[in-house]
Amino acid sequence: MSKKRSDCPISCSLEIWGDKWSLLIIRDLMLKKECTYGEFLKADEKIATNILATRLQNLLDNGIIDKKDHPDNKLKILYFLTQKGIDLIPVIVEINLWGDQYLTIPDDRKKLLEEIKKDKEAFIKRAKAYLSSKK
Amino acid sequence: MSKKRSDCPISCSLEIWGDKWSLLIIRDLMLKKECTYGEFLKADEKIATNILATRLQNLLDNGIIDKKDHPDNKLKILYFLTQKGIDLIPVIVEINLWGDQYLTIPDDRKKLLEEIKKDKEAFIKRAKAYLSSKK
DNA sequence: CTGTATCCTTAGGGATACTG
DNA sequence: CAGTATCCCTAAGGATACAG
Repeated sequence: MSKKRSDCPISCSLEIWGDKWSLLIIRDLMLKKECTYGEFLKADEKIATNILATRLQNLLDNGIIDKKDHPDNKLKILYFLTQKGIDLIPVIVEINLWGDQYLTIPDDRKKLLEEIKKDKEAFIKRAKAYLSSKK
Repeated sequence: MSKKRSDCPISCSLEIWGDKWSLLIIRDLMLKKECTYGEFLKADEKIATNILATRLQNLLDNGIIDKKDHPDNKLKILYFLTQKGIDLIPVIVEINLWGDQYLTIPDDRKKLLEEIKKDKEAFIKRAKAYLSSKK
Protein backbone atom coordinates (compact mmCIF):
# COMPACT_ATOMS: atom_id res chain seq x y z
CA MET A 1 0.00 0.00 0.00
CA SER A 2 2.31 2.76 1.16
CA LYS A 3 6.07 2.82 1.71
CA LYS A 4 7.59 1.65 4.95
CA ARG A 5 7.96 4.39 7.53
CA SER A 6 9.54 2.39 10.34
CA ASP A 7 9.92 -1.11 11.81
CA CYS A 8 7.25 -0.52 14.43
CA PRO A 9 4.65 -3.29 14.22
CA ILE A 10 1.87 -0.75 14.73
CA SER A 11 3.14 1.36 11.87
CA CYS A 12 3.66 -1.63 9.58
CA SER A 13 0.21 -2.98 10.37
CA LEU A 14 -1.37 0.36 9.61
CA GLU A 15 0.38 0.44 6.27
CA ILE A 16 -1.34 -2.81 5.31
CA TRP A 17 -4.89 -2.33 6.57
CA GLY A 18 -4.83 1.05 8.33
CA ASP A 19 -6.84 3.04 5.85
CA LYS A 20 -10.45 4.08 6.18
CA TRP A 21 -11.90 1.13 4.27
CA SER A 22 -9.92 -2.08 4.74
CA LEU A 23 -11.13 -2.76 8.27
CA LEU A 24 -14.72 -2.30 7.09
CA ILE A 25 -14.18 -4.96 4.46
CA ILE A 26 -12.72 -7.21 7.13
CA ARG A 27 -15.68 -6.41 9.38
CA ASP A 28 -18.09 -7.48 6.63
CA LEU A 29 -16.22 -10.74 6.19
CA MET A 30 -16.23 -11.32 9.91
CA LEU A 31 -19.98 -10.76 10.17
CA LYS A 32 -20.98 -12.60 7.02
CA LYS A 33 -18.06 -15.01 6.50
CA GLU A 34 -18.24 -14.69 2.71
CA CYS A 35 -19.12 -11.70 0.60
CA THR A 36 -19.50 -10.98 -3.07
CA TYR A 37 -18.29 -7.78 -4.66
CA GLY A 38 -21.84 -6.50 -4.79
CA GLU A 39 -22.42 -7.18 -1.10
CA PHE A 40 -19.46 -5.00 -0.19
CA LEU A 41 -20.89 -2.24 -2.36
CA LYS A 42 -24.22 -2.51 -0.54
CA ALA A 43 -22.72 -1.87 2.90
CA ASP A 44 -23.94 1.24 4.71
CA GLU A 45 -20.76 3.21 4.13
CA LYS A 46 -21.26 3.15 0.38
CA ILE A 47 -17.74 2.51 -0.82
CA ALA A 48 -17.10 3.51 -4.44
CA THR A 49 -16.47 0.65 -6.83
CA ASN A 50 -13.03 1.81 -7.87
CA ILE A 51 -11.93 2.14 -4.23
CA LEU A 52 -13.36 -1.26 -3.38
CA ALA A 53 -11.40 -2.85 -6.21
CA THR A 54 -8.09 -1.37 -5.05
CA ARG A 55 -8.71 -2.35 -1.43
CA LEU A 56 -9.65 -5.91 -2.27
CA GLN A 57 -6.55 -6.22 -4.42
CA ASN A 58 -4.37 -4.87 -1.64
CA LEU A 59 -5.87 -7.27 0.90
CA LEU A 60 -5.39 -10.15 -1.55
CA ASP A 61 -1.78 -9.11 -2.16
CA ASN A 62 -1.12 -9.04 1.56
CA GLY A 63 -2.73 -12.41 2.20
CA ILE A 64 -5.49 -11.06 4.45
CA ILE A 65 -8.31 -12.31 2.22
CA ASP A 66 -8.72 -14.82 -0.59
CA LYS A 67 -11.39 -15.51 -3.17
CA LYS A 68 -13.08 -18.46 -4.82
CA ASP A 69 -15.92 -19.22 -7.20
CA HIS A 70 -19.39 -19.39 -5.78
CA PRO A 71 -20.32 -23.08 -5.50
CA ASP A 72 -23.76 -22.60 -7.09
CA ASN A 73 -23.15 -19.78 -9.49
CA LYS A 74 -19.86 -19.70 -11.36
CA LEU A 75 -20.43 -16.08 -12.27
CA LYS A 76 -20.23 -15.04 -8.63
CA ILE A 77 -17.03 -14.73 -6.71
CA LEU A 78 -16.80 -15.06 -2.95
CA TYR A 79 -14.24 -13.27 -0.82
CA PHE A 80 -13.30 -14.66 2.57
CA LEU A 81 -10.72 -14.17 5.31
CA THR A 82 -7.49 -16.16 5.35
CA GLN A 83 -6.01 -17.23 8.68
CA LYS A 84 -4.02 -13.99 8.62
CA GLY A 85 -7.27 -12.09 8.26
CA ILE A 86 -9.09 -14.19 10.84
CA ASP A 87 -6.35 -13.29 13.28
CA LEU A 88 -7.41 -9.67 13.01
CA ILE A 89 -10.67 -10.49 14.78
CA PRO A 90 -9.29 -9.59 18.22
CA VAL A 91 -8.48 -6.14 16.87
CA ILE A 92 -12.02 -5.72 15.55
CA VAL A 93 -13.41 -6.98 18.85
CA GLU A 94 -11.39 -4.47 20.87
CA ILE A 95 -12.48 -1.61 18.62
CA ASN A 96 -16.06 -2.72 19.19
CA LEU A 97 -15.52 -2.71 22.94
CA TRP A 98 -14.01 0.75 22.83
CA GLY A 99 -16.94 1.92 20.74
CA ASP A 100 -19.30 0.41 23.26
CA GLN A 101 -17.85 2.72 25.90
CA TYR A 102 -17.62 5.92 23.91
CA LEU A 103 -19.93 5.79 20.92
CA THR A 104 -23.60 5.24 20.31
CA ILE A 105 -24.20 1.64 19.33
CA PRO A 106 -26.98 0.98 16.83
CA ASP A 107 -29.61 -1.57 17.87
CA ASP A 108 -28.61 -4.13 15.28
CA ARG A 109 -25.15 -4.39 16.85
CA LYS A 110 -26.13 -4.50 20.49
CA LYS A 111 -26.73 -8.23 20.51
CA LEU A 112 -23.27 -8.91 19.14
CA LEU A 113 -21.71 -6.64 21.71
CA GLU A 114 -23.54 -8.34 24.55
CA GLU A 115 -22.09 -11.62 23.37
CA ILE A 116 -18.60 -10.15 23.27
CA LYS A 117 -18.92 -8.60 26.70
CA LYS A 118 -20.26 -11.76 28.27
CA ASP A 119 -17.12 -13.71 27.45
CA LYS A 120 -14.66 -12.11 25.08
CA GLU A 121 -12.25 -14.99 24.72
CA ALA A 122 -15.05 -17.48 24.13
CA PHE A 123 -16.55 -15.19 21.50
CA ILE A 124 -13.26 -14.88 19.64
CA LYS A 125 -12.68 -18.61 19.81
CA ARG A 126 -16.13 -19.30 18.39
CA ALA A 127 -15.78 -16.69 15.68
CA LYS A 128 -12.40 -18.04 14.60
CA ALA A 129 -13.72 -21.58 14.45
CA TYR A 130 -16.74 -20.47 12.45
CA LEU A 131 -14.68 -18.48 9.96
CA SER A 132 -12.16 -21.29 9.56
CA SER A 133 -14.78 -23.93 8.84
CA LYS A 134 -15.40 -24.98 5.28
CA LYS A 135 -18.63 -24.23 3.40
CA MET B 1 -12.14 14.36 11.37
CA SER B 2 -14.30 13.19 8.50
CA LYS B 3 -18.05 13.05 8.02
CA LYS B 4 -20.11 10.21 9.38
CA ARG B 5 -20.48 7.31 6.97
CA SER B 6 -22.61 5.00 9.08
CA ASP B 7 -23.54 4.09 12.67
CA CYS B 8 -21.17 1.14 12.76
CA PRO B 9 -18.87 1.43 15.79
CA ILE B 10 -15.93 0.30 13.68
CA SER B 11 -16.60 2.95 11.08
CA CYS B 12 -17.16 5.68 13.68
CA SER B 13 -14.00 4.72 15.55
CA LEU B 14 -11.98 4.83 12.37
CA GLU B 15 -13.29 8.29 11.65
CA ILE B 16 -11.83 9.51 14.94
CA TRP B 17 -8.42 7.83 15.06
CA GLY B 18 -8.33 5.62 11.96
CA ASP B 19 -5.83 7.57 9.92
CA LYS B 20 -2.20 6.67 9.37
CA TRP B 21 -0.86 8.82 12.20
CA SER B 22 -3.21 9.01 15.19
CA LEU B 23 -2.51 5.52 16.49
CA LEU B 24 1.21 6.23 16.31
CA ILE B 25 0.72 9.26 18.52
CA ILE B 26 -1.30 7.10 20.91
CA ARG B 27 1.44 4.46 20.76
CA ASP B 28 4.05 7.05 21.76
CA LEU B 29 1.90 8.14 24.69
CA MET B 30 1.38 4.56 25.74
CA LEU B 31 5.11 3.82 25.67
CA LYS B 32 6.30 7.08 27.21
CA LYS B 33 3.22 8.24 29.14
CA GLU B 34 3.90 11.90 28.38
CA CYS B 35 5.36 13.45 25.28
CA THR B 36 6.25 16.93 24.14
CA TYR B 37 5.59 18.17 20.65
CA GLY B 38 9.24 17.75 19.80
CA GLU B 39 9.30 14.16 21.01
CA PHE B 40 6.50 13.25 18.61
CA LEU B 41 8.46 14.85 15.80
CA LYS B 42 11.50 12.76 16.69
CA ALA B 43 9.67 9.42 16.33
CA ASP B 44 10.99 7.08 13.65
CA GLU B 45 8.12 7.71 11.26
CA LYS B 46 9.08 11.37 10.89
CA ILE B 47 5.68 13.01 10.93
CA ALA B 48 5.58 16.48 9.39
CA THR B 49 4.96 19.31 11.82
CA ASN B 50 1.78 20.52 10.14
CA ILE B 51 0.31 17.01 10.15
CA LEU B 52 1.26 16.52 13.78
CA ALA B 53 -0.49 19.74 14.75
CA THR B 54 -3.74 18.74 13.03
CA ARG B 55 -3.68 15.25 14.53
CA LEU B 56 -3.01 16.48 18.06
CA GLN B 57 -5.84 18.98 17.70
CA ASN B 58 -8.20 16.29 16.46
CA LEU B 59 -7.29 13.97 19.33
CA LEU B 60 -7.75 16.84 21.79
CA ASP B 61 -11.13 17.69 20.25
CA ASN B 62 -12.24 14.09 20.57
CA GLY B 63 -11.08 13.76 24.16
CA ILE B 64 -8.50 11.07 23.47
CA ILE B 65 -5.58 13.11 24.75
CA ASP B 66 -5.09 16.19 26.93
CA LYS B 67 -2.20 18.53 27.59
CA LYS B 68 -0.63 20.40 30.49
CA ASP B 69 2.38 22.55 31.27
CA HIS B 70 5.61 20.77 32.05
CA PRO B 71 6.11 20.94 35.83
CA ASP B 72 9.76 22.07 35.56
CA ASN B 73 9.74 24.07 32.38
CA LYS B 74 6.76 26.27 31.67
CA LEU B 75 7.79 26.57 28.04
CA LYS B 76 7.25 22.87 27.48
CA ILE B 77 3.88 21.29 27.04
CA LEU B 78 3.16 17.66 27.84
CA TYR B 79 0.56 15.60 26.04
CA PHE B 80 -0.96 12.56 27.72
CA LEU B 81 -3.80 10.08 27.28
CA THR B 82 -7.19 10.68 28.85
CA GLN B 83 -9.20 7.71 30.12
CA LYS B 84 -10.79 7.53 26.69
CA GLY B 85 -7.33 7.27 25.17
CA ILE B 86 -6.09 4.83 27.78
CA ASP B 87 -9.00 2.60 26.87
CA LEU B 88 -7.52 2.23 23.39
CA ILE B 89 -4.62 0.26 24.84
CA PRO B 90 -6.31 -3.11 24.21
CA VAL B 91 -6.57 -2.16 20.55
CA ILE B 92 -2.87 -1.32 20.40
CA VAL B 93 -2.04 -4.53 22.24
CA GLU B 94 -4.01 -6.65 19.78
CA ILE B 95 -2.35 -4.96 16.82
CA ASN B 96 0.99 -5.76 18.41
CA LEU B 97 0.00 -9.39 18.82
CA TRP B 98 -1.10 -9.60 15.21
CA GLY B 99 2.16 -8.02 14.15
CA ASP B 100 4.01 -10.54 16.25
CA GLN B 101 2.52 -13.32 14.13
CA TYR B 102 2.88 -11.80 10.70
CA LEU B 103 5.53 -9.07 10.75
CA THR B 104 9.17 -8.79 11.67
CA ILE B 105 9.48 -7.39 15.16
CA PRO B 106 12.46 -5.13 15.85
CA ASP B 107 14.64 -6.07 18.81
CA ASP B 108 13.71 -3.05 20.87
CA ARG B 109 10.08 -4.19 20.88
CA LYS B 110 10.58 -7.86 21.59
CA LYS B 111 10.76 -7.41 25.33
CA LEU B 112 7.44 -5.59 25.40
CA LEU B 113 5.83 -8.29 23.30
CA GLU B 114 7.10 -11.02 25.58
CA GLU B 115 5.45 -9.25 28.47
CA ILE B 116 2.19 -9.00 26.58
CA LYS B 117 2.25 -12.62 25.53
CA LYS B 118 3.06 -13.86 29.01
CA ASP B 119 -0.16 -12.45 30.43
CA LYS B 120 -2.12 -10.08 28.24
CA GLU B 121 -4.76 -9.07 30.74
CA ALA B 122 -2.19 -8.42 33.44
CA PHE B 123 -0.15 -6.33 31.05
CA ILE B 124 -3.14 -4.19 30.12
CA LYS B 125 -4.12 -3.75 33.72
CA ARG B 126 -0.62 -2.65 34.66
CA ALA B 127 -0.37 -0.31 31.69
CA LYS B 128 -3.70 1.31 32.47
CA ALA B 129 -2.76 1.81 36.10
CA TYR B 130 0.58 3.29 35.12
CA LEU B 131 -0.91 5.70 32.60
CA SER B 132 -3.65 6.78 34.98
CA SER B 133 -1.27 7.55 37.83
CA LYS B 134 -0.32 11.13 38.53
CA LYS B 135 3.24 12.43 38.24
C1' DC C 1 10.39 24.73 22.00
C1' DT C 2 5.75 24.88 20.23
C1' DG C 3 3.58 25.52 17.07
C1' DT C 4 1.60 28.41 12.18
C1' DA C 5 1.76 29.37 7.53
C1' DT C 6 2.63 28.43 2.87
C1' DC C 7 3.49 26.02 -1.21
C1' DC C 8 3.24 22.22 -3.87
C1' DT C 9 2.53 17.27 -4.91
C1' DT C 10 0.26 13.08 -4.53
C1' DA C 11 -3.04 9.84 -2.99
C1' DG C 12 -7.74 8.99 -1.87
C1' DG C 13 -12.18 9.28 -3.12
C1' DG C 14 -17.01 10.27 -5.45
C1' DA C 15 -19.72 9.80 -9.69
C1' DT C 16 -20.65 7.60 -13.51
C1' DA C 17 -20.10 5.05 -17.79
C1' DC C 18 -18.87 0.90 -19.65
C1' DT C 19 -17.18 -4.14 -20.64
C1' DG C 20 -17.01 -9.48 -20.37
C1' DC D 1 -22.63 -9.63 -11.47
C1' DA D 2 -17.82 -8.38 -11.18
C1' DG D 3 -15.18 -5.57 -12.10
C1' DT D 4 -12.34 -1.42 -15.33
C1' DA D 5 -11.86 3.06 -16.89
C1' DT D 6 -12.26 7.92 -16.70
C1' DC D 7 -12.86 12.42 -15.01
C1' DC D 8 -12.55 15.52 -11.61
C1' DC D 9 -12.09 17.16 -6.91
C1' DT D 10 -10.58 17.32 -2.20
C1' DA D 11 -7.93 15.91 1.58
C1' DA D 12 -3.62 14.29 3.14
C1' DG D 13 1.00 14.78 3.18
C1' DG D 14 6.04 16.48 2.57
C1' DA D 15 9.27 20.45 2.78
C1' DT D 16 10.47 24.39 4.56
C1' DA D 17 10.23 29.00 6.54
C1' DC D 18 9.06 31.55 10.31
C1' DA D 19 6.69 33.50 14.56
C1' DG D 20 5.69 33.82 19.78
